[in-house]
Amino acid sequence: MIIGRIEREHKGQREIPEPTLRRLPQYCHYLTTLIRDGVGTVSCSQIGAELALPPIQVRKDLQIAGIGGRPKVGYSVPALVNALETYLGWNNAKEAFLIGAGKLGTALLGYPRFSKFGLNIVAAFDVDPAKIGQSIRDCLVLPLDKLPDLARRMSIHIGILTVPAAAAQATANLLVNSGIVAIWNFAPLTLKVPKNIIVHNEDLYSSLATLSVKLTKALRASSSASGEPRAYDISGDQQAVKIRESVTEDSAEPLGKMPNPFA
Amino acid sequence: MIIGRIEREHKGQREIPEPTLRRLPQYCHYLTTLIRDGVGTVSCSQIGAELALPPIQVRKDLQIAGIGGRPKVGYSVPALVNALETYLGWNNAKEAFLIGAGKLGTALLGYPRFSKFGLNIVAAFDVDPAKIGQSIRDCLVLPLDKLPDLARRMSIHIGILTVPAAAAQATANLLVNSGIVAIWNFAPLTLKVPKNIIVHNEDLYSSLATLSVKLTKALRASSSASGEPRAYDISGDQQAVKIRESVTEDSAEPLGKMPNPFA
DNA sequence: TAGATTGTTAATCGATTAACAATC
DNA sequence: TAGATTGTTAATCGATTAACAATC
Repeated sequence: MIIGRIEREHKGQREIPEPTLRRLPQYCHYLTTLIRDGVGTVSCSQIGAELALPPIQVRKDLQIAGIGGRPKVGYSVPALVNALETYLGWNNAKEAFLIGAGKLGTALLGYPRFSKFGLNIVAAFDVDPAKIGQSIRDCLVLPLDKLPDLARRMSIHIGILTVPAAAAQATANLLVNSGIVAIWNFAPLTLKVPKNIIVHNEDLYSSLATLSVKLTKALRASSSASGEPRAYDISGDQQAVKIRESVTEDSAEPLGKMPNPFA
Repeated sequence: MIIGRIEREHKGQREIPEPTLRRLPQYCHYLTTLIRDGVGTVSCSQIGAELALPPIQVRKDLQIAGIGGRPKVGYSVPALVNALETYLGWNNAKEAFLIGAGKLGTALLGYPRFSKFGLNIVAAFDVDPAKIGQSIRDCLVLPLDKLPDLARRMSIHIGILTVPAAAAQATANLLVNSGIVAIWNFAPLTLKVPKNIIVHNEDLYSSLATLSVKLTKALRASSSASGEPRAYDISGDQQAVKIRESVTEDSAEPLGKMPNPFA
């Protein structure tokens, strides 16, 4: 374990724990709204209150990310946003290919703001002749067999994999052979890749399982508590507890067309 | 802390850690392929090899989920699948509403197999008149203001929130007021809800951040290792290490149209 | 039987939380 | 200054991993 630490420190870059990493974009999102409102400084407590996190955790996260504040004053909002965005690589978006221009692929292409979050999808690929040649959200769909050559010539390192599970492994192999270093995998399947390839799995079904079990437990708890088989009792006093503060802010804004899910 | 444990045990239901929970669907997926191939028993090592997990972790997970095997023999595949699917609630799908029939919402509706994974989306809602009345994948889009009444009459407890961030909080409030108990939130925003409401966040941007930082680190590591500024050296010997076994299995299957991402 | 595999208890590791000192 | 807030070190908690006994 001593060796482990030495090795890590030797790399020069501090290891950020993944949970911390996942919270950084949330901080960014909130801080951006503060900038819009002209707020100059924030404290950990404020951030924590907004994101439902303990203040100490916020402080620790920022510290781990190498960001400092000033006692009593707090953190400078612009400096904080800048440091976070730089750390997250949002200032210079990386280029990526998307493979599989189906439903999900199209949905992802429909988020033009991805480029604001460090990811620039420059081309899509598919094997379906009906899709090839089409443009989805300004992104041209190309035949898959053009990928290897293009990936190398354009030095693309990220592949977004939105193909059917049955095709996922074969496609991943192709990506790896084309010089792709990181795969954002949306197929519910463990890809087998060389160990220096980064695979990041986005498994909706694992996520759904979590939700489902939580819900089952909650329903069981509430029914056993009240004695009645299915009494959720939502309408009452719980509302008052916390909702009020938030309703005022956002009020009854309509849904709209959902071009992208960002404010 | 003693109180905590007593309380938990008193609930009758063992707490399953979330990481374990997230792995259960992966076990299911692999086990299903085994059933298809007529395999009767598996060991933890086999499962672990397939999913890139240490065998001890698999064993522990199954144990936590209350599933037993037999020394030397392993686990009965059908019994295992059955126990997992029951635990995950896949045998009796829960009904859900989807709110926000935009790109992402449509993509989710395009996964008819969701019902096999415990979730049955019975209606979609939107405020866009152009969408209302349309059917997306056999799912009717209804006006949002019909939701409260329908949710109560149909006893719907799950809401899938795929509206723009700006509308998310207001919509969440509406859901809570309609008796929804669990919200699957796809907006990159921390919803403020009463504390007995379950919110499950699906934040692609947090996920992307993880991928992005991992990639940056990997690129930096590989470039500093080789001395050259950007030398990824993918094509060489790494391939041989692990890919081979998997290529043979799936080979050059075409991508297809991606109706859903399951095998 | 011998050996493989599960079951179970203990050790390790990492993230969260707490306590308190430092500082503006 | 006094008090709020950050910085830092220690304690706790939970998940992973290891060790070994039980068993087929």
